[in-house]
Amino acid sequence: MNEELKKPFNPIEHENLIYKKWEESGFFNPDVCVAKGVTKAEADYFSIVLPPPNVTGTLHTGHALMLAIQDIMVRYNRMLKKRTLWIPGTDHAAISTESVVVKQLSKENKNKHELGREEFLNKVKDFTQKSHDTIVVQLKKMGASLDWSREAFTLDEKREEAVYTTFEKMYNDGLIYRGYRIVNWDPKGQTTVSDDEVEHQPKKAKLYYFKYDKDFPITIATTRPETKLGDTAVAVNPDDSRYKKYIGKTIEVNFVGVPLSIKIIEDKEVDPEFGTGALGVTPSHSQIDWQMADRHKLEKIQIINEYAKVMVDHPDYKDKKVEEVRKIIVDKLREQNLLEKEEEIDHNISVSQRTGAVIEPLPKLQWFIDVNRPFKIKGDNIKGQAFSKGSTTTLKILMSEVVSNNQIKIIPERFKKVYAEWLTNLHDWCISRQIWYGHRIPVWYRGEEAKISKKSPGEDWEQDPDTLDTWFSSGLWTFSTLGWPENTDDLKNYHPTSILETGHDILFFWVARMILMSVYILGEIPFKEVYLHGMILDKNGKKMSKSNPETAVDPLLTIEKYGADALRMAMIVGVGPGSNNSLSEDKIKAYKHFANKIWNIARFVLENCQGQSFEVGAVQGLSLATPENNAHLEKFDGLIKEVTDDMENYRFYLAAEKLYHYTWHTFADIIIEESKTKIKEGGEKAESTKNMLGFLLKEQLKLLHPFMPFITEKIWSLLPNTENLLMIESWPSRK
RNA sequence: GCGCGCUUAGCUCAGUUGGUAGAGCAAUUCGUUUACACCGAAAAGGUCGGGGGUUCAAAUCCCUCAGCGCGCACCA
Repeated sequence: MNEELKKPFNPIEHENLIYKKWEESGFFNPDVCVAKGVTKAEADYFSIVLPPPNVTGTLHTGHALMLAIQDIMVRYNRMLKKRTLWIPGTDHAAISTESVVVKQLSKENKNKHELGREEFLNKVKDFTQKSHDTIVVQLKKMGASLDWSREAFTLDEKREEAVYTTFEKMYNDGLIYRGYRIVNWDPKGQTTVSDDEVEHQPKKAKLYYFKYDKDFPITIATTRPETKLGDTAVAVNPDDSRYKKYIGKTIEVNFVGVPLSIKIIEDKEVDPEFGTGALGVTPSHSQIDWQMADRHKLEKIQIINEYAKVMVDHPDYKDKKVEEVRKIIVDKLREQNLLEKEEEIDHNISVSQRTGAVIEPLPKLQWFIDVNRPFKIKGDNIKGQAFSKGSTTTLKILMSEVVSNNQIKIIPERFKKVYAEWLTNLHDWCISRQIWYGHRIPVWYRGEEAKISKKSPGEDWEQDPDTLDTWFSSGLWTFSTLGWPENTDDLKNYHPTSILETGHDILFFWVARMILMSVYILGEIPFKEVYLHGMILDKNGKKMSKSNPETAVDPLLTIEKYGADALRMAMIVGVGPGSNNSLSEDKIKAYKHFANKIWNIARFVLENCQGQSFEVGAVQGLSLATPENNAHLEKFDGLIKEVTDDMENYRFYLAAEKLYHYTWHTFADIIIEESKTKIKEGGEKAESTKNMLGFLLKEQLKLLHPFMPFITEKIWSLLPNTENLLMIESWPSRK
C-alpha cells in the first residue's frame, strides 16, 4: 500500500500539488478537453462567468462561498462531459479602488491632484496588480477550476474595446445622452453616484415651521431651512382650499437678509397632510422640486456647491457648510419671531454607500442611459412576440420581460418580485463619475462641438474628464469576456452563459445591468438562470466583510488549518439558495474530520482489497455477488439517483449532506464494519465483498469530487486503474 | 407606507411534491488486540413562535397575531 496513506490526511501537503496537476493537464480549458477526446466537439456546453472580484483588496469568506458553489456546478457539468467553461477575471471597481488609493495617499499627506492624473493612475495600477496577484492565489487555493487562458480584467485592452463600442452604439441610438439635471452628489468622494449607490439611514430630524418674512401669507415646513435660500416658489395641492386665493401670485420676500421672488403655484405632487400643506420649492436641490420647476417654468437657483457649502452672496452664509448655515438661519428666524413650531420627526437621510457622506442633490451636466427611449432590437433570440428582430422596444421593457416570462429564471424565485419592483422605480442611469480611475468617457469637445472617439480628433479637442460607472463595463462581462465586439467562436459557443451565480446583494447593480447590456447589444439574454446565494455571517450573526475587521476572515488561514475541502463542505451543507449562512469554526472542523474519515476509508479498502480491479461494473457481472451485497449496491443506486436529482435542481446543500451521511454512516459504519467478518471468513463471500468495497469507493469519490475535489483526486490517484484524472471522469449514472 | 424572509433540540441550522421531526457542535453513559479517538456504540434532549382553519393526516397548505431581519419607496 502507498506510504502516504499511512499518515493522517493533511490537506496542505496535497492541495497545491493537486491544483498544479489539474492546471498542467489543461482540462480547465474546454478546447483542450475536446482536443484530447475527453469531451465531444458537439457536446452540449456549460458556461459561467466568475463574478470578477474587486481589485481593492483580497478575498474574504463571502467569496469562498461563491467559489464553492460555482466550482461544484462546473465540476459536475464537466463530469457530465459537457464542454465546460468557467471564465476568471477581476473588476477594476472604479470608485472603491480609487478611494482606497486616495486614503493611502492621505496617510502620506498627499492628494491625487498633487500627483496629477497620470502619476495617480500609475499608483493605482501598482496597487491593483498586487491585489490581483493575491486574488489569483486565493482562487487557486479554493480549488476553483477556472480556465486561466481566458482570464479577463474589466479595464484591460479588450474590455476597453467592448466599452467603447457599446458607448458608441448607445450614443448613436440616442440611448446615451448628456443632460443637466439633479444628481446624487457625494461631497466626500467628489463625484456623482447612481441611485443604487445611495443608502437610506433612519434619523431623527427637526421639521421647522416658518414664514419667509413677516409679510408672507403662508407658513411652510422644512427640515432643511438653508436650502430655502434657493426657493423660487411655494407649491400647494390643487385640492387644498386653504391656499386657493394666493395661487398665481408672485411675492417678493426678504428671507433672513436675502431677497427672493416666490411664486405661489399648485401641483398635485404636494401632500396636503404633510407639514402645513405648503411646500417651499427649491428647484436646484431637490429632485421633485426640479420637476415641478420644469412644469411651472420656474427659475432654478443653485445655492449649494460641490463641497456642500452655501454659495449665496451674503457675508453670513457664503462658503459656510450647510449645517452651519442651517443653525444661523434658524436662530435668525427665531429672533424675527418667524419660527412658529419645531417638530421632531423620523426621516431618512441619503448616504453614499461608498464614503458614508450625506448625499447633496445638485444640478449637474452628466451622462445618462435612457431606459425609456424606444430602439430597435438587434437579434432574434429573445422570446415573445413583441421582441422579434427589428421591432421597437425600450431597455426597461426588455429588462422586465425577459425575467417575467422566465427566459431568465431566478433562483430562489422570490427575487423575481424584488427585481420587478426595482424596475418599476428605475430612472435613467447616471453613468459618468468625476474620478480618474476607470474607463474614460470617449467624448471629445471643441467649443460647442462634441465627438465620440477613442483617440483625440485633433489638436484643439479636449476629452471629457469623467470616467464611466464601474458597472458599465461589468454589465458587458458575459460577452466581453468571450471576445465581443469580435464575432468569436467563443461567443457563438458559450453565449448565453448557462447560469450566473452571485450574491443577492448585487442583483440590481450587476445582474440587472448585464441583462440590460446583453439584450441591447446582442439581442439575447446574458444567462439562462441566476442562482443567488446569501451572505456569510459570523457566529454572532454579523455580516462578514472587509469593512468589518472584527468579522473578516481570510479564507487562506482557514484553508491552511482545515483544508479547502473542509471549508467548501462547511459552506455548502445546509445552506439553501438566498439564505444567509452563519459559519462557525466548529462546522469547518467537522468537515475536516470527514475528510480524514474518507482518507481512512480509502486506507482500509486499499489494504483489504489488494488484487481487486476496482473496475466500475465489475460487481454487477459477478456471479458470486451475494444478496446482501446486491442490496447495498441497490441502495447506492438510489443515492446516485437522489444526488443527481439534487444537483440538477441546484440543491447542493442536500446533495452534500446526503453524500456525507452515506459515506460516513452507511459505507463506513455499516458496509465496512460488516465486511470485516466476511473478509476474515474468506472464500467467495469475501471476494464478492472486496469487489464491492472497491467499486463503491471509486464511485463515491466521483460523487464527492465536485464538493471535495482535492482529497478525492488524491485518493483517486492511489487506486488501481486510474490513469486519468478524476476531474474528467464521468458522473456515475444509475443502472 | 409597500414587499420579502426568518421563528424547529442548549447553540448554528436542514427538513425537496403534506404521511406525526433530523445534522453538526455541546452535554451523558459505555467501549481502544490497529482503517480512523479527527473513532465506535448507546441513551438523552423538541407542545416545530402564539391562535384559528383546510385535511383521514400539517413543521410543511390557508388566515391571523407577535418578535427579529432585509429590500424598496417616501422623506417639504
